[in-house]
Amino acid sequence: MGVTLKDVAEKAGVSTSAVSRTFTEGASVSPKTRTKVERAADALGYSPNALASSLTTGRTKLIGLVSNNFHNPLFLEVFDRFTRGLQDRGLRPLLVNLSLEETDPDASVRMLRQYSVDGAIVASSTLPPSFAEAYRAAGIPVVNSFGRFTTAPQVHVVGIDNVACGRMAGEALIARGYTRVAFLGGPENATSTQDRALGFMAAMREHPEIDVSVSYAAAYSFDAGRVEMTKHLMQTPAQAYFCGDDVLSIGALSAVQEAGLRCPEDIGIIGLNDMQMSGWQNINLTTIRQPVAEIIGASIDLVVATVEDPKRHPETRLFPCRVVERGTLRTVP
Amino acid sequence: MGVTLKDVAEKAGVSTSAVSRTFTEGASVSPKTRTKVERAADALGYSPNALASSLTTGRTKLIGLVSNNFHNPLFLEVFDRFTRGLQDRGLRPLLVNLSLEETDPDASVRMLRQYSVDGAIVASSTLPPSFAEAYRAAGIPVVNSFGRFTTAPQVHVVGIDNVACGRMAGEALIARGYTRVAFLGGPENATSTQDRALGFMAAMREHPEIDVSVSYAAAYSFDAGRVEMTKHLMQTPAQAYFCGDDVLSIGALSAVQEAGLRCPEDIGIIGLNDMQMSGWQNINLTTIRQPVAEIIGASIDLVVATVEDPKRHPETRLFPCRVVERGTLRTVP
DNA sequence: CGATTCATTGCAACCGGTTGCAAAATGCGT
DNA sequence: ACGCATTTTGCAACCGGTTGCAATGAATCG
Repeated sequence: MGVTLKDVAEKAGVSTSAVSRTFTEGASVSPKTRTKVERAADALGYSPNALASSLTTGRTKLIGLVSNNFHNPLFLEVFDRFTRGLQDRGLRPLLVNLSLEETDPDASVRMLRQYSVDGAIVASSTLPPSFAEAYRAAGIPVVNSFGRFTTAPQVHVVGIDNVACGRMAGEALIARGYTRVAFLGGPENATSTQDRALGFMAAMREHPEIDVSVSYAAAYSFDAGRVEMTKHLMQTPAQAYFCGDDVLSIGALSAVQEAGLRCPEDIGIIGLNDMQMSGWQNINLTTIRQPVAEIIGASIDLVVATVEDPKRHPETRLFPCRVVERGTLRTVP
Repeated sequence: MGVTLKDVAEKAGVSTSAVSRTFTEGASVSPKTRTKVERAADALGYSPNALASSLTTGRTKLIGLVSNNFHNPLFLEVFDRFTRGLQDRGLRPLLVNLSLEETDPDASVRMLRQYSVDGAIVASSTLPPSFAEAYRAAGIPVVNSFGRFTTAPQVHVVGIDNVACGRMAGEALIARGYTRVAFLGGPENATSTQDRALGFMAAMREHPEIDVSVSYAAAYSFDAGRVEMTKHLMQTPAQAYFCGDDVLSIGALSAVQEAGLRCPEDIGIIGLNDMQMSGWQNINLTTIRQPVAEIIGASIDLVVATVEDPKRHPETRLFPCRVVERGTLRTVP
């Protein structure tokens, strides 16, 4: 079925080395043999076996793309951009879908090593830093996208400053004159939730006159947001909520609407991510935009650079977020 | 960096064959050497190089997952299930992100051959059958998921009967007593749109008393649906619309709401797909559910079976859809 | 206990390429 | 035409495994 180097060499009447060389950048081949080989190659429909060559070159051009966020609509965009970005550089994404409970990196490390990936990208906002660190420990160049910032990073981290985002959300609410606000976070053990809460509370500490409450939804999901907000509505809800992410926000928004209340008139909501649906006019969520394209671009740059230079020093790249003003926050007179 | 078969063999004091055999299912090794090898292997942290072995076995356990639907929220679920399903069978998804304009399969065929994928899944509702056929012609076992049904299939097709779905949508509208209905399709050149229109019109032909109109949105997207519906609202809109898919439907729904009209009271909408967001209570779209899990399960089964038996006869598996009753259709008195 | 059978083992060739090295070919100057 | 520097080329070893085959060892049987 497959036509091999040898076949081409034979047909072109040259050695296999000659054929190999015409297909490798910057090798020494005379124009004459090159054309002979090329002619033979596409007469036979030959294309070199990337896996076989990886054996000697040590490069597969395979990049593990590891995530456990397959339910977050933001990640549709994330996968789109990652795959496209990798392809544009001649790299191939090998997808690894981690189950949410899967917190042990060993299985995926083994798997990625079996396939000799050149590097890996761990794209997750919920995995702990230790996860990507295990990859690095196994000698796999890795960057943790959408990961948690640490002061002494063991691996490359690209993402946003969740603490700053929490603060930004808090300040947005304060600036609009809300005096009774709340943080409605994602699962309490997610690092992103913890950091956002931290920043939010920090902003609030500067305004002791403001009444703050904090609660956590069971997951970063529509249902969890809806359930949690419903609970709030049965008691005394805050005037405005900073929800852990957009999906959660939309769940909360739905609960508000179902309760016959209006957003932003009765209750304000600000989310985080700015995923596609948040901009849909019948949702129209005010939120904090996470610069996905920049994060992914930088992640790919970094993983490629680390493949080139494996002992490159771990680095953190954080991108600024900004509030996207839509319809779920108002100014309190 | 990598510990090889040879290292293990040396450490265990056996031949490389012995090591190789302890790691291959059903090979003849005595319990004694097996334990010796295993002990040495995990002392060294060895795991076999899947790519190297693929050279001789001819199997990489790599499956190309090819799609151009990276903007359709339904596909988040699709990717999730595909990757998980493949992983569960010890296969690895190699993702290929086709740009929407990319209609020539050659580049991706070459790429998949370079990586010696065992098979490929073309998951797209908009690519023509010829696309997957090119894979097959290149000797790659392939199934076209979410693809178009053809009476004399050249490749495996797994999906739904779009004609039947169109009919089902039409009948749903008729059954509810609507007398002025419309099909608001996706791009006119998408096979799925064509088929759905066909079925819808067929249902309508049996009810000549019903007034039908047809129009096409520029894309399967929120904006396109919103724009197209807005146009309708400026003239005389139909009582109820069958929209090409859920994203389109939600765009149309948004347009209706923005015009100050109510759904289903003023205008009814039925979509197709039943993606996650359609069930969100603040969207609550009545739609036709596409059995994604079944389609994907069958697709994987089929591609695996075809890898086993490459000359397996092309086969079509269509799964029944059903109307999911939510809040965007009413019964006309 | 020897003959026979069967499971286990190692050798060596091979999978499809790459690459260091030395030999062959080419180009250049005179 | 010759000597020399520079390409170009093929040989052969190697990348990390697998596997057919023949040799070895163990087990069974009479």
